[in-house]
Amino acid sequence: MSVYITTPIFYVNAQPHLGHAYTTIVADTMSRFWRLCGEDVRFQTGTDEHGDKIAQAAQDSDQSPKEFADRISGMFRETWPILSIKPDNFIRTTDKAHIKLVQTILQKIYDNDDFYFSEYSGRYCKGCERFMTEKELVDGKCPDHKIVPEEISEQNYFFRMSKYQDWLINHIKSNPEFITPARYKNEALSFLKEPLEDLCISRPTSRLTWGIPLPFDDRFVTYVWFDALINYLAGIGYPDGPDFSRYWDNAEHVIAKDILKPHAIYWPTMLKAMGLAPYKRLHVHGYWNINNAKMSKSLGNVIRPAGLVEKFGPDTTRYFLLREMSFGLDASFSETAVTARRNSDLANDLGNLLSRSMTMLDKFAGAEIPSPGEATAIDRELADTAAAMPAEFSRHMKKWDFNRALQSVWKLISRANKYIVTTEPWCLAKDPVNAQRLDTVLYHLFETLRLINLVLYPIMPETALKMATALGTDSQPDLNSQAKWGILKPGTTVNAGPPLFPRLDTGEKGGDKKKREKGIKPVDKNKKKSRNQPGPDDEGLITFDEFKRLDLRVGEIVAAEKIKKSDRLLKLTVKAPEERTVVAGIAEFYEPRDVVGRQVIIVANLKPVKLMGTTSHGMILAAKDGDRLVLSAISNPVQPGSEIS
RNA sequence: GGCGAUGUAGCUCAGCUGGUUAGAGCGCACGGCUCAUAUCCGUGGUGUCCGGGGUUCAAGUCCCUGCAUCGCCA
Repeated sequence: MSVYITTPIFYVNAQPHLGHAYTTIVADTMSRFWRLCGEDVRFQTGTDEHGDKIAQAAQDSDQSPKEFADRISGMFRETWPILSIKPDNFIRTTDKAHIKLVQTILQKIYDNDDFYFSEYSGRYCKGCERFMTEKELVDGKCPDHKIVPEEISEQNYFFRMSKYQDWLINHIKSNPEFITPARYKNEALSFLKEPLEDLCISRPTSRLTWGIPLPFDDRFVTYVWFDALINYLAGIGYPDGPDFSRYWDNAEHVIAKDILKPHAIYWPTMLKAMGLAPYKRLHVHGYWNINNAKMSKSLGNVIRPAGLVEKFGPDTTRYFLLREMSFGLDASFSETAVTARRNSDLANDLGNLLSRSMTMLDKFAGAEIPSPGEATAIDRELADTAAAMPAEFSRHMKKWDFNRALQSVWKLISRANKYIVTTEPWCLAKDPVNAQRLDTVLYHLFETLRLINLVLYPIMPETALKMATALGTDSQPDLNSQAKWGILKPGTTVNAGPPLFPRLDTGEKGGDKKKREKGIKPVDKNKKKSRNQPGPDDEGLITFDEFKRLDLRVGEIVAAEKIKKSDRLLKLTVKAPEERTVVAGIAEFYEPRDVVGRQVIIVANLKPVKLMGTTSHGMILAAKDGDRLVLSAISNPVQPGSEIS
């Protein structure tokens, strides 16, 4: 079977951001997954480069539209490899072959009489570069530009989209998988409840020249859809190229929900008008909210993929995005959340599992996979779970349920960690009588690791390769032949490399120990920020985003006691809203009974630190007045745990 | 204004066609282990399942309504 996976072509009016990266990572992951299953895959992405906005932006930066498009398109092309994204084709709407195909198709549809020429009149706002409806106007003016739109009438070409409405409704209803997840199928059908208007497909060259000329009327260029959407065909050599017949029947488009309408409505009807079968499936995903706000230029919270890779590496980024979002729904992004996933799932669970296994094999078996002896019930239970995992993983992957697919892998990782604790190889190793038992345990452990490794190829390509090298199994991964128990050959030697995922933000470096021991942070606005963050700019200012990394809350002190052997530290139990222990260096200024019942401001997401034998989860804010410390407070009682913002 | 989605533990979210004491991960508390990246394993608690009506033997799950948040359309 062949599979053709596409992302949208991204409009070059903006640099690559998190949303682009997510779409493209999803497409790349599915491409890799199908390849792992032995399928013939073609994966395409690219850039959309015509239109008003590009012409305008180019003018603003004193470049020709082509120069401008070259530059931004290049940024996309350079971004994908650093995320381990490997498209087979990167198409641009300024490619000659694409332009030629667009014109061929326009001509064909024109000849079939599915275009007509008509006059349109309306109020055109020059600022918005579009026609406004009466209802949008405020006092007859454009609400954004505060100018009265000109009444102009314009002649244009229109596509008889309405002609295909009934056919499309029928097609969507009789192919339940055509648009997924189902919520978007429903949304498309609800668009179609209203009569479709015909689609305006041209702009006069008097208003726009940066576009593809209509072959049958050179006073016009084509506008957006009959340019951009055609890329999916141009990229596989429609109509004559061999790849077209090889891939089109299995075309799967990946998009974000904002372009549902063009892909679910315009594109199938366009294909119908061309006499082509529609694509096979449309996969629609949601948005990433950034720290609970919408990502937007004006909020200044646009996330750049390159920045993420720099901070977290490609695999942590890929893992986080695939694990954290339920495909189709919106999800929230924050660097805190990435760090949490990285440390708990990747460093503690997966990375540490490999690391501890490697050390044990090295110490107890000379870094060589032993031959297993007879399996006991507990071994068989692990083996059964492990052998079943790839099938479960695949089942979810085929439904594009990445988060569930990954949960099935992590369930096994957790099972393997438990297996180690239960079997206690370090105890077995103490007595030669248990040698065979130890061999059996180690074999089961490493065979489990091999299966985990196998399914990780599509998700985290670099990590999967590193693991394979470590396990000594780096051959051609293949899900069909290798997803069963007992493939690992005894006698294979392993080579432990460096940790796969070092924990982040250990905060243990540097000589700031004194301050940590105080367990307290004076409220001091001029204090310099810590070093590991995109620090303050030249004026010592931080962005809102940086501020949002701090989880400041109101904590209510419900218990307090002195810490023995320390004259400075108090051990506080703080409700915020869950109870936690916080050590504060305020004993010189406050008696335990003075602080109980107080509400103070705490830093709730501070990495735990052990002070005089007590682990402190957070930090109480206090003002430093000379040598004196005065606890922070809020002016009226609030719910413990209330956020400070 | 019209249409739609969402609202479940401190946080992020699962809960299919209504059916036993509502779940997971993280976080938190306590305990265990030492092979491991101060990692891992075990135990524990918390939920007016947004509010209010209704249908039903039975509703987080269906219906109506209100509120909140977010989209899309005009």
